[in-house]
Amino acid sequence: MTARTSSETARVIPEATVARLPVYLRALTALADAGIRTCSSEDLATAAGVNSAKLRKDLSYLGSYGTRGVGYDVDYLRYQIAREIGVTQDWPVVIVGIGNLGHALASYSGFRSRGFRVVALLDADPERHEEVVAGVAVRPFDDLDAIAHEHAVAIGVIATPAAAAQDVADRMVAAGITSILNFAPAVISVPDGVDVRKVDLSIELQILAYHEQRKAHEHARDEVAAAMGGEA
Amino acid sequence: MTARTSSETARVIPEATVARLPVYLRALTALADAGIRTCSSEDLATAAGVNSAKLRKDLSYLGSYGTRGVGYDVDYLRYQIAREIGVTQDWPVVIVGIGNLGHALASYSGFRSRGFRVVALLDADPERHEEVVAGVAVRPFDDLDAIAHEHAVAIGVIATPAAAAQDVADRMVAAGITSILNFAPAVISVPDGVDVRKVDLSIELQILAYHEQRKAHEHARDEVAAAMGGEA
DNA sequence: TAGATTGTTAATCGATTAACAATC
DNA sequence: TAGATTGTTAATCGATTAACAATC
Repeated sequence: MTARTSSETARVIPEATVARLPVYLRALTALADAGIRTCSSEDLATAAGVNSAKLRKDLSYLGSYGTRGVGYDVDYLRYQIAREIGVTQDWPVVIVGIGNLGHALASYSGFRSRGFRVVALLDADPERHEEVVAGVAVRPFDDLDAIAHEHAVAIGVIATPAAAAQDVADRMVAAGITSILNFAPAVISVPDGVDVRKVDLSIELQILAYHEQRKAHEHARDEVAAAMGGEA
Repeated sequence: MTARTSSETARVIPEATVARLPVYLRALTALADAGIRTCSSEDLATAAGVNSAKLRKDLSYLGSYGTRGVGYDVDYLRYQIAREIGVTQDWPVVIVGIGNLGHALASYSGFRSRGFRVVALLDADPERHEEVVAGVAVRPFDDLDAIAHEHAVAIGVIATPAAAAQDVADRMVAAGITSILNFAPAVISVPDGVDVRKVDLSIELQILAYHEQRKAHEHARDEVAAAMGGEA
């Protein structure tokens, strides 16, 4: 009961760092695939698209896995990061909503190699229960509870329309799922202890549009200024 | 030339706020669809999944669009946010890479209603040039430059395999595209002035896996502590 | 030993939050 | 006027960055 407080001495990794660990992992895999055995923080930072100070600071939360004057052993660091993230084991995942996006997610081959295994595809529409996507049969949404328990599923992916998202989330939580990746364009609410991450295509595009508009405005101002400069 | 510096007096909206504006926009649309004409910051914050202090702080960067003691007019605020983001106009978008994910993106209906118009689908594979997805024909990747100029495309979406991403990005930049949404699991580098946002499925799942693993560890500690408590 | 590079410190920057004065 | 709610202030928190001592 009070155990959580007493044992909270374990290092806490900042959320911003956690979000970058998978990026480092991917960069290390790319380096390893290129036959590179050792790299400096500068090399790895470049491959990951961050600056080296940030990279070293991030890695320092995990431990001390480099050698001063030398750098990092690519395979060793890769293993340490994979272990820290928790992808040295495979995580069973269910995908709910097998429309266009659900299809694409189910077919995504990057899953297996990165620590995840799609154990079931679920859809509420009986018309889809004939289908097999990437070797996995589409099953009725009502099977969620049985499947989640059978495979000890902790992570669920929502790829349904927005209107269904909250109900799907509720059912996932009831089935014992405690991490949800939500692709539906809707805010879902879940109890404490359940993590939700959201991926939203049109929000990403809108953020780009905002910056694009600002660039256009700056450009217009520059041209006005240039014209006025020409007159002066 | 120096115009950019001299006219930089315009309010600057923090990046974290920019990223939330589309969320508020969506929440306001949901409220409007539900027939709600006026809302308080508390109402809107709940709908958007943030706390009301953050919402009010965010809105304060745009201006003063509420009425003290009353709240916000849903339609008016929605328009102001849409104008700020730049989605009162339609942005032409091209999607490159029409595999499973590209198909799903091309078919995504949320585009049109949220300020974007897919003007072209491009793929390097000639086998795909027969296809029509969601009413848009798939064309050769080499047409990018012509299409980008013809439609004044500013935003490009990369949905190719990782190996092709950097080349596609280079060609997009050469064609005058200055905002890129990258779905390929690769870091791409672009010149200054070009914005890139990245969406990465397996990175999102890995972040969830990390937290899931921590929950499992805490749980294990709790059980040990409970057992020890029972013995004491 | 000299050169290279890590891991850490400390300063800076940006984001969040609670509280409340302003005001409808 | 009394009640409600915004917009803003100021304190707090977390993330980034540069610099460098430690050390291979």
